[in-house]
Amino acid sequence: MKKPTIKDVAKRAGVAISTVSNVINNSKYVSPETREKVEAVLAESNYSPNIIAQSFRKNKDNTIGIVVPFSNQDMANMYFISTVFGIEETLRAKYHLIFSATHESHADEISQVELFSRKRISGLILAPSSSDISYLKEYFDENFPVAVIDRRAHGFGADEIVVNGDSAIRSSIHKMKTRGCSRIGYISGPLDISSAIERHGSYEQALADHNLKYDASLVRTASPTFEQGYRLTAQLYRDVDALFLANNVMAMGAIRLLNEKQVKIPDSMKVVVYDDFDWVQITNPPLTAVRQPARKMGSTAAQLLIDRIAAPTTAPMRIELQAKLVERGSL
Amino acid sequence: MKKPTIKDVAKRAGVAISTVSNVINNSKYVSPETREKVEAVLAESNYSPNIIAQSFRKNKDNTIGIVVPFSNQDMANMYFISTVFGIEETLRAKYHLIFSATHESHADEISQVELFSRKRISGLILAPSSSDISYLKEYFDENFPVAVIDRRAHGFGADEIVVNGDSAIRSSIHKMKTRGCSRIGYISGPLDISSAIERHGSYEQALADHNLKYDASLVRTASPTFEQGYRLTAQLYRDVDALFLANNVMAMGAIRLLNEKQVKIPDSMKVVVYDDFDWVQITNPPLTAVRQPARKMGSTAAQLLIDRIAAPTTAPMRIELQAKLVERGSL
DNA sequence: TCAGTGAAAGAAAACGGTTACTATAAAAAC
DNA sequence: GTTTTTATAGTAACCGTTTTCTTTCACTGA
Repeated sequence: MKKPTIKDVAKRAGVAISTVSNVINNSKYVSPETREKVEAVLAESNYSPNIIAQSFRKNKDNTIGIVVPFSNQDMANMYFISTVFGIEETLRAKYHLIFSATHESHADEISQVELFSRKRISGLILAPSSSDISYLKEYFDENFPVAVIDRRAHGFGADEIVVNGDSAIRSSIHKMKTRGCSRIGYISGPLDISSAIERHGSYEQALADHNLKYDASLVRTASPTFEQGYRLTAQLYRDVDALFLANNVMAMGAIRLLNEKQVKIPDSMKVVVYDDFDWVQITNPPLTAVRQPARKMGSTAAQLLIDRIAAPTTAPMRIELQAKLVERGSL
Repeated sequence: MKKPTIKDVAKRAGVAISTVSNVINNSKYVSPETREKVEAVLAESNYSPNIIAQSFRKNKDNTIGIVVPFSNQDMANMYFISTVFGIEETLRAKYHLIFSATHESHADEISQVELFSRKRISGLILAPSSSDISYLKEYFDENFPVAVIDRRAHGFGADEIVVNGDSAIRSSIHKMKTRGCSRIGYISGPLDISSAIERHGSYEQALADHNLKYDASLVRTASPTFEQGYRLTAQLYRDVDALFLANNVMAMGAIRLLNEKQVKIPDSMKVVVYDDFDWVQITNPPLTAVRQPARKMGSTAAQLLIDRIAAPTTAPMRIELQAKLVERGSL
């Protein structure tokens, strides 16, 4: 049951190849009779065009490449999954998507990007592992449409869509202070990507705003896993009266530890966690959380990319979405 | 900065196109001097082959299509995410992956498959939304390599990789009975896919084995969301002394309700939850859970597919992986 | 009547690789 | 010394589309 080609159709309809093409694409005027004849054959032969050949001819498959980090350890990168849904939702009608997970490795990222460039993708959505994305120049020319999500980037003209958590973080620190906390711990993944750095910056600034001095010993970072969250919390919980958990997976480990040590939330410990996923509601009490509009970020990035593909030389723009504090019982 | 083609390289090296191709692919013997000349040009022009042209010529891009269901509501389909990681891990070196999420909709699934077939993928990994996959015949010919994961399927010759939870489920029911439970509730998503049906079957059988009669009023199903889990548990919790939560997302809703009603686990309620994700450890006590080897399922499916691509006419096989009960404090 | 016009459809080139075939010269066999 | 092999590299066909260029033929207007 080999797939019929446009040539087969042409032969069976007794017309030229180009005529069939014109019928399919409405690209030229074809007389009604001819059109009808061709369409009849088209229908009964259930022809479908060979996408590869089309892409080849046009020298672009209309595919958007998506590169996002997933650490295969922690399994809880719901944030980017939501983002990808947002992208998919917006793009699926017009483009094919090809999706690739880097494991927060720069080398991975580059090799994926290289592959994509060989595939002649039409656009790229990228959550870069490093803020310098000038390496893209090697694979794409200047006006190639790129949208960067979640992180800031420089070195290549790309739209940027980030989530700004500043006011949500300030607001939670403010409330902790108001409710009597003075030693506010901070647990985070590595401070090497812009979003993590900015969060930490907001925390530091918020402390200053409330005349709390920044104590480096209350700030702990490690790789973003359940176990590390557990471990860092074990180190910290006796010394603090509040915890800001900047990474969701680590937050689970932290909660586990607090449960084990029977630390009462919020009485002996106020807790705020970054990312408002389902699981934060199953603790007792449910956790106050910073909700990031991940899906929105995805759909925005997708839309920006569509615009950019239509007009590749427009100046890159930066969009900041606002995270928001969802209050529950833990603060 | 237009990408150089093999022709440009040939011209600059002063050799024939085919010679360049032979150098690149080692497909024929090329004299050392010529090879060196070509390789020099190759290096300085940073040529990279046009994958589309390659695919076109060979009439297959070596891409594997992956179709898995994700309900964009619940955001907790970690199970399939793990699976996809398993697949990626195994396949990434040899194939490109193109990944597509159906939202448990049959129509979605068909349209994705159709698209994949037009792309001339080399193989397909599919978690079908219905057990009848004979519709694949319309898009692929008989020996096209397909691997079905998580669910049983018929109507097309495909390898099947499923996780068998039977013994884990029986074992948990057994323990519930042993520990004095007699009214064991069951909460599940819709009973319309084979894996859900089988789980429920195991539950029913296990009850019979322990001389507990099956009470339909203790079995509730609804769409697999946090809210539905919450709602069904609210209906049920007064009537039962144990709960088997067959769907992870619903389980979160259930736990939330039990927390709110201050039902003590395990004293007044034994709980077992399907799928052993990080979050089950943050309740107090942590939950006993059925762990499914999702990643393993993915890598197995990938390996089976590789084998099948190498030998497309071998009889389809079925592999059953065993789920296992991980005991924590909730039972 | 005949060049000029325009509609319709056919013919052919092009995209960038791969590969079967052919050509050439040197080496080997007789 | 002629024929046959072998090593190497070049030529050209081919994959399925899209698109440009031609051709054909009927019709218009002088």
